[in-house]
Amino acid sequence: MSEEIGYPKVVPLEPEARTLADRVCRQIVTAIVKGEIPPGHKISEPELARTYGISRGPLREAIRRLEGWRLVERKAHVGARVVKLSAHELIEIYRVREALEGMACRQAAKNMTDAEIESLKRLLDEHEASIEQREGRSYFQKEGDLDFHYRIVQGSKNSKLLELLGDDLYHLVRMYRYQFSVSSSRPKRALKEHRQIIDAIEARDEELAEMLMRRHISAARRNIEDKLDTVTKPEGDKHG
Amino acid sequence: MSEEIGYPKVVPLEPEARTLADRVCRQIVTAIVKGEIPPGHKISEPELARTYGISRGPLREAIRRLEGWRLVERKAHVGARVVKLSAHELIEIYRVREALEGMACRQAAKNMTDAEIESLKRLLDEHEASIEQREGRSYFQKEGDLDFHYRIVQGSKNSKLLELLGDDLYHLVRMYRYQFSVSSSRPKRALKEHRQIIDAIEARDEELAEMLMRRHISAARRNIEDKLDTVTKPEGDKHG
DNA sequence: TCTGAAAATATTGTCGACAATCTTGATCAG
DNA sequence: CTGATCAAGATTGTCGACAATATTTTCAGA
Repeated sequence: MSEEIGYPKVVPLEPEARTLADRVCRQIVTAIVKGEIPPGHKISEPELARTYGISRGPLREAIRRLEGWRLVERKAHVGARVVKLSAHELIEIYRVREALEGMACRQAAKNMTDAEIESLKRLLDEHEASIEQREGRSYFQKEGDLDFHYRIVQGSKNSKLLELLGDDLYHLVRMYRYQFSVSSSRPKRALKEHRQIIDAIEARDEELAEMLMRRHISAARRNIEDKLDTVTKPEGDKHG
Repeated sequence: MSEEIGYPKVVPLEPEARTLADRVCRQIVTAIVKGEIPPGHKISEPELARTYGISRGPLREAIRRLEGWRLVERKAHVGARVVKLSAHELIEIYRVREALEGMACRQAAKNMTDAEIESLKRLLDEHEASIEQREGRSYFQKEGDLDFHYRIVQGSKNSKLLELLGDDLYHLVRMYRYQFSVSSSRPKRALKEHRQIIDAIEARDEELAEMLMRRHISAARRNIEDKLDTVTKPEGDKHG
């Protein structure tokens, strides 16, 4: 049994998987996030049932939950498809992240324990070492970045924030990252911003912590917008 | 193949209800929100199947989707229960609303059409008439308030915001309102704040619009906190 | 009477089969 | 040859039955 442990797992939100539907649900999420089931792809119930060796009943329940998490879209009597990537929606997600994680950072500045802060600072040290070592092109940086953000959300001690970001948004974000291969453009700058954020949290400065996080995510959004503009034609309104 | 149109389509709610599971899902949501199925109540599959006259298959799928929307919690081999009311979580929800609707208001100030703004101003006129007429104790105020907020979110033209607030949070907020009977305490003040918000949107002042909405929801949160402090003392149930 | 374990019961989890609907491909009129 | 109509195939939706697990009841022993 190859139990994969050791790397930062960002999905501790699933207590158990004692039932077939739960287990398969997790497998499908992983497959979608990693792109093994590409965006827009039809989800064939008989095919997936054969693949995972289960009946269609639990499979359909898993799909229904994924529908609730907005990873798949379903049409009656037609079938379910993996959500399609759209540059516009990716930007929308980053606007939501800016709002949600800004609030998370504000509450983290208030509710994070000193031990959590210290641990997070050590994580950033690891990130720095990883960046120096691999010249900033590390695969680890992708998951590492999300790990930092996830810990902030955990530190907010706000369970609703954790549910919304952990279940709904981060899956999509990771999927988009696998798709577009973004976010590893300026790891050093991101690391510096991360340090500023944790400093503000350590100083218990709620206002500053929220502002820095919002700036950080807003910068990431603009970075993506620029990258997308080079590929996508600016047919939209460019008036100002 | 790619018939994707790029303009922001903001109509993800109410797709269809052509299937039993979809129809029953909506019925259960309404029942939960209205309190017909009280919070913490066990959801018995055989009982509900008999009630709605369907098999357990579609019912289970509906429950799985409700689980994705966080209206019910499920434990393996034990069953599903309607989410339990907790004062702490209600406050958490309002913190999330502050962040999310603040961002929605910011984007509404940018993306709302003049027609939408005009329509919303007329809605506030109706609210004012309703308040004057019924001395501020109107039942309509409850849904009317949420209607205002929902239109702002629609005006943001951000489909992700609409999904998160519409599917996940507003159901819970309405449920809590039916439970605690809150939010009708200061309708005149709320109306005044609503007018300030729509004025900021009309002036296309994004910063101000976000700030006013955050203040508005933050005030509502503090109002609830005060009310809960006067009531909160029963630490768990006691039976004879 | 109280405690603990084991049987009885009820509920959830899973499966295969059938019905309703959509999609595809073939046939035929223009 | 093009287009529409209709039949064949495939997929989704629904159902009832059986298996696995949790909860409740019962009963024996201290």
